[in-house]
Amino acid sequence: MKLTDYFLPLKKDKPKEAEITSHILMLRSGMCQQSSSGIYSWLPLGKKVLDKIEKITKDEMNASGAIEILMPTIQPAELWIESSRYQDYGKEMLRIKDRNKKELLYGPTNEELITDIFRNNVQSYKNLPLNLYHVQWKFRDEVRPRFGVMRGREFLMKDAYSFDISEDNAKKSYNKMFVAYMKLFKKMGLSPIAMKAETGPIGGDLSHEFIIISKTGESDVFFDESLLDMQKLFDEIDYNGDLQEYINKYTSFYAATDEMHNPKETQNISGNLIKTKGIEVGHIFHFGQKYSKPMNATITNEKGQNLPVFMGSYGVGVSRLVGGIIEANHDENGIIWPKEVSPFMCSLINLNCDNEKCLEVSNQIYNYCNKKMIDVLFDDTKESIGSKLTTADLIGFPYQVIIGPKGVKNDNFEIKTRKTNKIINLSLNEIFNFINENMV
RNA sequence: CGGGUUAUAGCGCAGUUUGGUAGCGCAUCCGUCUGGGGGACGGAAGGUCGCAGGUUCAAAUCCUGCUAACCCGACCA
Repeated sequence: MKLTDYFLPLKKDKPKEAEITSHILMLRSGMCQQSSSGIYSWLPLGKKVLDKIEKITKDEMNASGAIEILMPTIQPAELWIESSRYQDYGKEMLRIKDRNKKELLYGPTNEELITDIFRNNVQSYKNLPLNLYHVQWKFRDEVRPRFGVMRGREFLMKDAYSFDISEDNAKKSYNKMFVAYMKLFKKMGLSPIAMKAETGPIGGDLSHEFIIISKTGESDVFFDESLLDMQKLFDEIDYNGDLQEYINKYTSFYAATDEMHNPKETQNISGNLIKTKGIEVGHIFHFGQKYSKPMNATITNEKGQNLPVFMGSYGVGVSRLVGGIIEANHDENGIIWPKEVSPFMCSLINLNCDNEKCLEVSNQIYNYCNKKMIDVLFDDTKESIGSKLTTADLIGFPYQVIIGPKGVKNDNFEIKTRKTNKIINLSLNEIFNFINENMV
């Protein structure tokens, strides 16, 4: 993509509505634009990141055996009256009436709707286990939206719902999601830590929050430093194998959010106890028959008995992750995208558009990248050099290929790695090699 | 939902105390120069001063009401 053909509305100054880094950087780099409090339009750069996060999430969900569907944003009130959450949810729920005065709502979550789909279509244990998920916009009328897309009112979320014949089987479904979450967050270039979370009225230990570490996180978190080495535990795992032992191993290390923190339990941990701040990017929990009972979602077991199905739900904050990833990956000059979610793989910067040689070499590299299906943003504008380089740092793609008049004279060009800020000098041929080795 | 703050050009701001020609920087457009870290000079365009009332010869400025947005708390993926 040539920058002169693209839509990238950058901001030089800090927008006054933004306070935290990720919000400032998202607005400055033209990723999104606020429409109302906590509601955003996604501009091209932001949309690309959103799509990448969504794809990584879906791929891992599919790998775990979950099946994608799509439920609507608008839901009928009846289902929520059935589960008795229509009252319980309070003002956070955006309620709507259509022209026939029918009561509707903009869904803040989908337990009721999925339970309705399930009970209308599944009656036998033979169809279980089942895990259905979708990625859809949600709306929660937060009292105070803040932190840009990390705490918006409208947000994109992946939510999955599992159905099982028994508590034991439900735990297996839960374990699959636990593993899937560890893997998918890691694939986004993050270091997730699963932490015991509050389970609410159900009890038991079947609820975990997935936290990424960040100074600007909303809540205090405590964990055993050794957990950082445990990330690879799930890398080569077979979803059909016994996941319990892996999870037992992982959860034997201490990790808790502020609400769950108990200093007494940290006395004998193996590594150092880390106290820091975290951002919740995922949450999984088993809630058994909480919705299947009142909504009469029953299945017939082997013995011919009808019983309410055992359910769990599993959320990934897709739009929140865009902000979260930036919180975890930036410096004073801008964003530092992990390769996996970067909107483009590299910036190609032509420092002097009036220099024919520069243009020729830049075009060669541009065409090469396009042929190799490498997503490159070619800065072919007539901006000043400083402006171009500053912009490249701000939007923060993994690599910057810099073509200048000095370089064309000596066949000596530069590639800057954004993460390390290290610049290496390469001939044109070596540039092609570098691209092949690092960007394909 | 309590407490605080803000609203003036596309963006960031001054001007409001003490009423009297609508300002600055960046961005934009035209031109010339420049060319390795937001470059320089010259010119141009851009406004219902959040909205509605009121006071006054005269309101961005004073008064009343409303709205929107942000920050701190309590609450959430």
